[in-house]
Amino acid sequence: MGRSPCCDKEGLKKGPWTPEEDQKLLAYVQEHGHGSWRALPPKAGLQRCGKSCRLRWTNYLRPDIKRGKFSLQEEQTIIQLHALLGNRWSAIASHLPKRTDNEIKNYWNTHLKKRLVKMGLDPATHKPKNHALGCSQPKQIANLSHMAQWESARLEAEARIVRESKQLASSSLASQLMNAASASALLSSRPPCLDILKVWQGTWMRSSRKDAAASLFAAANGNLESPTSILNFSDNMVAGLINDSAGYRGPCTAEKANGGYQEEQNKGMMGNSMELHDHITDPNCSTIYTAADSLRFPSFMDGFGDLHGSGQDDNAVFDDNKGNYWSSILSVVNSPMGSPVF
DNA sequence: AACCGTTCCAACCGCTTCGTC
DNA sequence: CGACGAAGCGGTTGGAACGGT
Repeated sequence: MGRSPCCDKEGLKKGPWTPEEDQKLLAYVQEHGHGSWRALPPKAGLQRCGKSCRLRWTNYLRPDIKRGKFSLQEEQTIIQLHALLGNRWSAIASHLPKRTDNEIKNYWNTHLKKRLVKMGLDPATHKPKNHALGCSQPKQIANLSHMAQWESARLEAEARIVRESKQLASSSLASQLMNAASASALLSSRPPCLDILKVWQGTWMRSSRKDAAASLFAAANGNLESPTSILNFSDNMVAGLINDSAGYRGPCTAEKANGGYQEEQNKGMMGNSMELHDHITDPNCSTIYTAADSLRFPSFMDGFGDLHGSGQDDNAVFDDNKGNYWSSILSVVNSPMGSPVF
């Protein structure tokens, strides 16, 4: 596939935009919409490539952009989402609707990353640096990674569900198979945050329950590979999560998890999965956090906020009983607008 | 005032993904 | 199904602004 020529074309201007150029682009887009970016510059009277116009519009001229200093809440949202999603700036930006991915990326690189480093945290993993080496609190770290892995897989699955629902909507087969009510539910009233259990449900319709569970976790482990993946799911980890979420105590074994499934099977097809979902993703539901004491994490955001004021004791970052880091992350992801900021 | 190092961010580059034919 | 163009995305860079000496 040949690379499309962009700004290497003779006569096209590069570099900073002038107010006149901004005005031309703004006026054109407001009147006609951007349409094809490649075709826009000559129509708008600009000596720029389409790509440059698109960037200027999306990063600067768009009317719904909030500019200026990031609030503490925005900072927290970015950090929490970065812990989950890694450097997926557009995904992070989607939870901060008035900020652009470029702005968030810049802010991360110039401010937040440095602060995490100052606090002794690895900005890539959000773990304390000595912990990242695996020399202490391995159980907490494993569980942290475990939760990140799970949530990351969930977000990936949501994206896939959206894609699939769009494909379904465009196929005539879909209209034959789905009755009006379910189609409407799927296409028009999708909640702001779908969940991985819907993937599970979809898979369940096509195969046996056991296979569905296996494929779900296979997806979490491999097929839905996450850029933030730190640890792989092992059977025991999966079973442990299920055990915890279902309120079980004792050793985590795959057999026990299976038992949980079978008990719940009597409650209905998706009874267990929905419960599992609720336990994992509902920030107001404390079950998973109280059931799994080892999943209690301090809110290093508390310490982070202190950075705006007096000095910060690095050790305070991982002090106990300051809240629940992952609970706050999940609340970011699950809140109606995707973020409590807005 | 001049110089130098650092910070910040708009813009660019090039790879990836998506949609169309 | 593969080729192709368009758009999306994340990493990187250039240079203006700023602060310290």
